[in-house]
Amino acid sequence: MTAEDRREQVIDAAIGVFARRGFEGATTAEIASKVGVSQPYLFRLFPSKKDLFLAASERNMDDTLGLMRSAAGGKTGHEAMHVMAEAYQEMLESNRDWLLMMLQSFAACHDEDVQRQTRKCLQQLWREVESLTGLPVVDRMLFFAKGFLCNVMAAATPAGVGDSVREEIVAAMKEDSGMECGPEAGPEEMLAD
Amino acid sequence: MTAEDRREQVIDAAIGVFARRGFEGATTAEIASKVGVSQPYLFRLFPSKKDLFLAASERNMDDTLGLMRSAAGGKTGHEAMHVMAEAYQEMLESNRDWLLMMLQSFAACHDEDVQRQTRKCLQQLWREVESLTGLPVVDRMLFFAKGFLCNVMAAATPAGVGDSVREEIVAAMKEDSGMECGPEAGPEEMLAD
DNA sequence: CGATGAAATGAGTGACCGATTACTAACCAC
DNA sequence: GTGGTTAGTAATCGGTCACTCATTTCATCG
Repeated sequence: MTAEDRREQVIDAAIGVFARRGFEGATTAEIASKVGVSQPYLFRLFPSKKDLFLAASERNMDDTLGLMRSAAGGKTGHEAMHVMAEAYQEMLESNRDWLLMMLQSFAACHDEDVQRQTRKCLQQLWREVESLTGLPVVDRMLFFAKGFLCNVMAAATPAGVGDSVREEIVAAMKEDSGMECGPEAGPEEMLAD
Repeated sequence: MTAEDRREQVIDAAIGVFARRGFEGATTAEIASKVGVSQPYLFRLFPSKKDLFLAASERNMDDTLGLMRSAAGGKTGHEAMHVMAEAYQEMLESNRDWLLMMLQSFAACHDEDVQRQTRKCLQQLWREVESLTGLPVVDRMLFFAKGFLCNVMAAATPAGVGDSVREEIVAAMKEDSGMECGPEAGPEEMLAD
């Protein structure tokens, strides 16, 4: 197996470990054992633990980018945004590592390198949604706002936990998507259940 | 000085350290030295590092609750929501520890105890905004959504960093607040600037 | 076959960290 | 002043972790 293939495997495993334990809590030994290689070998593949974290964080954000692209398919406008929102919600429920890794990236923004990379990835995501949907800036702003609200809800109230407040908020999202007031608003739902 | 006073001081210092280094990255020695007590004494005041983290996280959320209350004053409705949003944004820019501690609490939600407490605090905040503003659920949902979007923007793009995407989003928030379409919408701004 | 280079590892090291223990000093009621 | 309580510390221990280095395995190729 080439070193490049190994690097990909390591990044995959690192996302899972960093997501659940944070940058300092994660150990290189655990990551290595998940991949099935020795711990010292990680340091041949990545110069330092922090470099590995940055790689994992970037990959996680790129996955989000890919999610949006593949969800949109050939669609545009509100239709594209609708399916992207659905795909995002599905991902939130099915891939907790991905969610937690994203939150770890945000929380680690005290570090300047993490902050710079996170900013860069968010800019890419913003531009991608712009070009995929072609929708006005306000619509995209609300799309991201609701997305981040969903992040926090999913983190604090994962599937299976009964919570009246969560249900209230989810219902509000449905309601909101049904009564859009923009000029081109249709019956599409945004971030519906 | 009473143990209770000390505990408060320790929580204050702990918020700063946990915010910047995360749960595992923070050391009890650094927290203790910030307060000016010995490190072992922390373990008389709190049974474990995790208990200290939970206390710090809860205090941080309670501060948010207090921020909302004092900002609203006697106001209600959209007026109350407007001043709350302004106070929130001001806090985001002036108190980075508070922001990062909140993000650390979210990111640490893999831990069940953290998750349960974070959920509880968010529920309190939701109910408080409900009773303070009396506004419909959709308005409150959008208020929280925009708030969490502001969190991420403030984390990844702190004041002083020029970023065209941030400016775009900020402008969109202004625009959105000026063209509300609800029955009681007025010229009030939401999360303006 | 033998060489070559990349993949991978075993054995370690120094530093650090959370938690414990055993202790001191000040204070307070009687 | 003595018995009891409370704030606080010095010393340290068991354990862990990121990172290093010397070495080994192994496929490829002349």
